[in-house]
Amino acid sequence: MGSNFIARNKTNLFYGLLLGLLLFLLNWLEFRFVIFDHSFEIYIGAIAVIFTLLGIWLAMKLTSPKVETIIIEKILYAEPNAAFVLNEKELAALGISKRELEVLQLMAEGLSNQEIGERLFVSLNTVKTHSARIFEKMEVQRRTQAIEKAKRIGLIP
Amino acid sequence: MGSNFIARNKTNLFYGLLLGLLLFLLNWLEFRFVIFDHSFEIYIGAIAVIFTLLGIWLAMKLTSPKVETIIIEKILYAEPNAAFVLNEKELAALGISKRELEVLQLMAEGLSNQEIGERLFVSLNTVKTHSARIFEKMEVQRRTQAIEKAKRIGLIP
DNA sequence: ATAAAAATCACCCGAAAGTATGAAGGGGAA
DNA sequence: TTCCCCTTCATACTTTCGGGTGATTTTTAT
Repeated sequence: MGSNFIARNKTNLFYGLLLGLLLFLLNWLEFRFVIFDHSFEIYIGAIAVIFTLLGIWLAMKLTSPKVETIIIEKILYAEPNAAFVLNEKELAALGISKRELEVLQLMAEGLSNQEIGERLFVSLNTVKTHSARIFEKMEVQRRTQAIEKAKRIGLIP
Repeated sequence: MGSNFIARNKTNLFYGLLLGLLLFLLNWLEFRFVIFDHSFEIYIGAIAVIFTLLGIWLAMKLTSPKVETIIIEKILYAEPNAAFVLNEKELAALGISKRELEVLQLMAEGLSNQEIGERLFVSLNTVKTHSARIFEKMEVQRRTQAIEKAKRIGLIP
């Protein structure tokens, strides 16, 4: 029960003790002042220092922390609601399969063959086969060319 | 010249004046104390109050504010069939140079580094250096990612 | 004028991409 | 059923890319 009381009023007790200590210190300084009465200025100086520190401490403890908020606007660019429609005519003309189109889309998103394989749960070799067929059918040499052409003819957004 | 000096040392002068005022106040209080010598405690109390306030004021002035950064994501929708306008803000923000932008554009057209070099009349090594810097600045790993991001943020059509 | 940034080129190494070839199972069309 | 295409996977080999480092020259900015 006693320890409970102490625990619950820990902060108050702390402040109380601190205040007590301060008063004691003042008393002691006054005593010194009385004994050696040629140190009035030192006494005043001590008071000044102590209460300055007290003020600083009070301000630190009691004021709500100063918060400076910096707001940074990060601009996200997004495609407008111009709904993409797949050019199925071209898709059929080139003879590109569903799976190949999937690979092509992921390619355009910047994924590596390895990442595409992980995304589609197939092996790297399979992705390579798909991409090879894509390049063949689209008559291009590189994935970047495939992406460029696919966007141009409306195979991907 | 005089006003210039004042302007430049405004803060210092302010603090100096404040200190002077404080000393005057103390002197005045001491004077009162001498006249009515029964108010020693009042004098000490005044000192205490003044320096406590000084401490509080100091703490208020000198504590560095906690900086809180809030990033607000602002989504910008580009006009559907609007003519392409280079996003110079992003270009400057990423620190991409003219030459690097050229390389980026040719990349997006599907050219290999070798072909880009031939197009720009520079060596393959130079193109590699440019592309490496591009990837660094755009924080991407591959040319396909660079192309995707460049299109998204409006660096290329 | 002098420092900073951009552009140029080179070399090396490892990773990723691309080419070639073969193979096997599933599904639809003739 | 047979044939063809799709999908899957593998191995082997070549080319291209990307990372790292360093250096020289030109342009730009202070």
